[in-house]
Amino acid sequence: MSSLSIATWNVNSIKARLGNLLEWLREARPDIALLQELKCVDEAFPQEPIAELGYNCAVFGQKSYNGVAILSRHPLEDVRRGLPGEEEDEQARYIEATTAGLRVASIYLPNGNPVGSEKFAYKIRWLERLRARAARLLEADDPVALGGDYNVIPEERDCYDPAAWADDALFRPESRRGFRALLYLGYYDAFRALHPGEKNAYTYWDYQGGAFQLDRGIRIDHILLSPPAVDRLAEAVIDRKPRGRPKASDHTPLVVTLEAPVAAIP
DNA sequence: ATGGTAGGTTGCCTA
Repeated sequence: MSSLSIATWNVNSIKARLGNLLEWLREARPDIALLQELKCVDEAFPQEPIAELGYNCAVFGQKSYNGVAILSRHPLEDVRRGLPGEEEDEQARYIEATTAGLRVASIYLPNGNPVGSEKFAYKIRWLERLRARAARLLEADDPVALGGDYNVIPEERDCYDPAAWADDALFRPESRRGFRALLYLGYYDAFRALHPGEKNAYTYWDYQGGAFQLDRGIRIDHILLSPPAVDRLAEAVIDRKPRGRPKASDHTPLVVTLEAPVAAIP
């Protein structure tokens, strides 16, 4: 195993996006793909055409809303569905597995709009639950990659118009603080680690108002890496091609590449 | 102030 690529993509309905997804998997060939917003139950997940491309699948589905999956060319082990910390939470927004020597999670963080609502409170609680889980994962031996739609714009330069987003749940100080708390644990924003000065590096453009053509986007899809994983970080690329195609998701994939682990000193 | 787009639903909810 020379290198390992990990992608995250909010597909906004796997049924509506199956053609686009298969096309992209064939051309980009990521080793691991973390998907969000499946909007389908486990039984309806299109396992067969994805397996034909060489992927194992771990799915945590839900009718109509949410739904996350992990695809991997390597075996998937110790699959865990749901984020601990709130027993009554029935939303399918988190799945975790061990594959290719990594602990990976596919994350669909709550949107949280409108600010001040129960939805916003749920988002902030969810961020705190994720912080607790992310801290636990640092205690294990395997390197960790937490990828997904975080629904958080980390900084002003991650947004085409910060003023327009000032009162949105994706850009509120509480949301950004929750995201930074993950970094303060010791995780690294893989894209930002390799592209510290880059602007207009967006992963989402609204369907409305020709936002993609005007490049009015935001960066809300992230892959966070633990220190042993970021040690191996070689590349982080936002692939805009899928966003420009017919029947596109409103998000586009982010792909990071890790080099092979450095051999231990004998 | 409003409505613009997309997806899942079947009268709206979510983004």
